[in-house]
Amino acid sequence: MELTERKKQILKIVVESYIDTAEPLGSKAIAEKMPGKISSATIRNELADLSEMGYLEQPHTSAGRIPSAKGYRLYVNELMERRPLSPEEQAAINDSLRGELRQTEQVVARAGQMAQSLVNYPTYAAADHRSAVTVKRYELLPVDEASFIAVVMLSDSRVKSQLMAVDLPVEPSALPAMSHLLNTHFTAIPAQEMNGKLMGLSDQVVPEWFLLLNRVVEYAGELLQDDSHTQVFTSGASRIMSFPEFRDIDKAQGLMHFMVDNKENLPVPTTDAPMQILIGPENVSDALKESSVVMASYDIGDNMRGLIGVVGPTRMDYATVAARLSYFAESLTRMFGKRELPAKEEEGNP
Amino acid sequence: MELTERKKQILKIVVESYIDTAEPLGSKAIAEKMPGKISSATIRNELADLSEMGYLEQPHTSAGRIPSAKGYRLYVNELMERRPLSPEEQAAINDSLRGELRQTEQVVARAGQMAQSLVNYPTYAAADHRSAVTVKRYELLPVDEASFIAVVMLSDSRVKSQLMAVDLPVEPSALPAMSHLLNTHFTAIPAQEMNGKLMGLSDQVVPEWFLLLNRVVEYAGELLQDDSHTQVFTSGASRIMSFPEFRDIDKAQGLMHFMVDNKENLPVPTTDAPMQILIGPENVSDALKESSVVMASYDIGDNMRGLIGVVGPTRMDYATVAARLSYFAESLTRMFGKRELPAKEEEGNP
DNA sequence: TGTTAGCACTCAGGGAAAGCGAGTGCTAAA
DNA sequence: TTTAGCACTCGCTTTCCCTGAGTGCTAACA
Repeated sequence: MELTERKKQILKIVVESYIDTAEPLGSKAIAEKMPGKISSATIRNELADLSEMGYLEQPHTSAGRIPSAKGYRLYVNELMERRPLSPEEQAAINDSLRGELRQTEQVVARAGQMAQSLVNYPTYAAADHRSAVTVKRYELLPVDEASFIAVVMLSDSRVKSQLMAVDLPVEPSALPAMSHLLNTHFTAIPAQEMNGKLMGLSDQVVPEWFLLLNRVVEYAGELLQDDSHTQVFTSGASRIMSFPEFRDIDKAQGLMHFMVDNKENLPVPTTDAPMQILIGPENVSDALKESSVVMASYDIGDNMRGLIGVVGPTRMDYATVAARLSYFAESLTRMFGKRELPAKEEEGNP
Repeated sequence: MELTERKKQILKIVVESYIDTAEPLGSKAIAEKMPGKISSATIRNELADLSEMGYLEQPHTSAGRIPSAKGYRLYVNELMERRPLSPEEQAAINDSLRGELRQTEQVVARAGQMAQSLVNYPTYAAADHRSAVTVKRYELLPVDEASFIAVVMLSDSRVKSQLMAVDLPVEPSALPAMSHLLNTHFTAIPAQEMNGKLMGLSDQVVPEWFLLLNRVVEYAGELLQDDSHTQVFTSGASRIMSFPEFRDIDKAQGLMHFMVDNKENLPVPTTDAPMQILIGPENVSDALKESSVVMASYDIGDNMRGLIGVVGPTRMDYATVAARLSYFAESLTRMFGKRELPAKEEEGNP
């Protein structure tokens, strides 16, 4: 069967009306919204075709039509108008970005919050490294006989440090030598190789040193495998309950549980595209089969990629969400991407 | 009116039954649960008295009785049996604690998760400093001409560091001198005084130094006022929806919103008591007026106090929650409290 | 061949009526 | 002070009916 222009137009009307009202739309109402004069009977014929082709479905026999997942997909791919943001909307986004975003670590969480107030759907935010992080340099600083500080500089310009207690006193002169040892053997290698290297050293250094080296290397290993930067933040999750499709408490609970207690499994982009949309059953997680997700990513520094996801019912306002989210992500990249240092915009301070 | 022993006994039965079933309890059912043979009519007289005194209320005329907030309060204060944990339960808690809790920063979040699986109610977790944190020591490490690392050691044994870019090259020899300057002037003082001190130095050092000092002091100030350690974590928030009192979507949404999007306003202890219970209307936040909160705190190191809160309907199982939570908090204190260093239990490693 | 009017049919949702049953308060006797 | 007896209350469930929106089909029309 042919998907004529008129059928597409009808589908678009149904999708947009349903997105707006969450009510099925009948032939008569559609006829009124159509340009030109067409009778509801004609529309009914078209509706029957669209249903048969799988773009529309009926909640029950005597109700109007609602879009199917396939219908939304066609809408998103072909029918949706990709209206660019108005200057006012752009300004609003830029304004919200100007502000106290200094620490790289906070960018991700704050970006999620901002996105949520921007699109008014629940959002989640995360980040990951584009390539593996390694240690760039070690530094051991003496504190007193009982402790020293291990400073570890990572390849992504983060610097981490921790106070270490020692069981038996180390003469301060030993620390630089140990730093040197660490810097020659334990930089620019993945965490997995560290233990092997360490074992190789075990008979070349005195046991007291080995113990301390072990501690530092262990700490570095933890940093490299640290997944706290893969932490997922959600914002406005409870808004999901204000959508009529989630008035049912069990449905709401299923999704809420997924969003707040199981954040780690929220979808991540599978392509390099700047934006990805998953509609209803396209989601792999069961909990999301009746929801849609819009994801966009942005750059943080030159080795991190931030992710923002928007969760909503399948009838989410794709056009608006996609427009705002992509502009927002671009702005974030402009602001935080490709820059060695996180906090550098304070050049001209007193 | 007198609150006789028998009245208390009846109240206890009503509270515990209601906690268990969420159903009002009638005079006949109570009579059966009472030791000795007492007719339901007698119970009815007692119930009328208890209602008049404000310990019980009726959802409607022809229903049984349920406890009022005042009734729960009496139950918690006097009637509840503070059964200590069985050895098995204790073992379960200790087992769950043994594990990958190394980084102080992760203790708080993990403790919340563990508590949630322990009590099976939603929980939240946070921490705060007992006394103000100050800087103990600064250290500036050269990296290259364009940058250096600022290491800041705090009075609570945390060590923080950040890479700093400089606009014009600094000769490496300057860094130790600047460290010295920082260590003499900017340690052991609150963040508020830092700016003043800095201004006092403005005409004693060359402008290039001043610029860098400013950067480091600013960074230190951020650390001291950093509120990321006041971050609140919630676990299992969506469980709230499985309680019949929150089957109503609007009630559920109100509470969920408070717990996941407004965590910062969840209650904190107002006393130094090891455990505090807020019942229904005793809560200040409107969102919690129909819920109860059990809070316990524990020590982290010698200057931090962790908090775990349990949220549930007013008919939450106070006895079990209180018993488990207090034991859990004690265990945490035993494990992480009063210790200079976070990760020290690996004494006898190879 | 596509469009339209007409018509019988379907079905979810809402409201009224009725019956059920758990539980109460009150009275009077033990 | 306790108990048995009894009339009464009231939320909940079920049943029934009605309404109205919307459909699919048929037959006539352009």
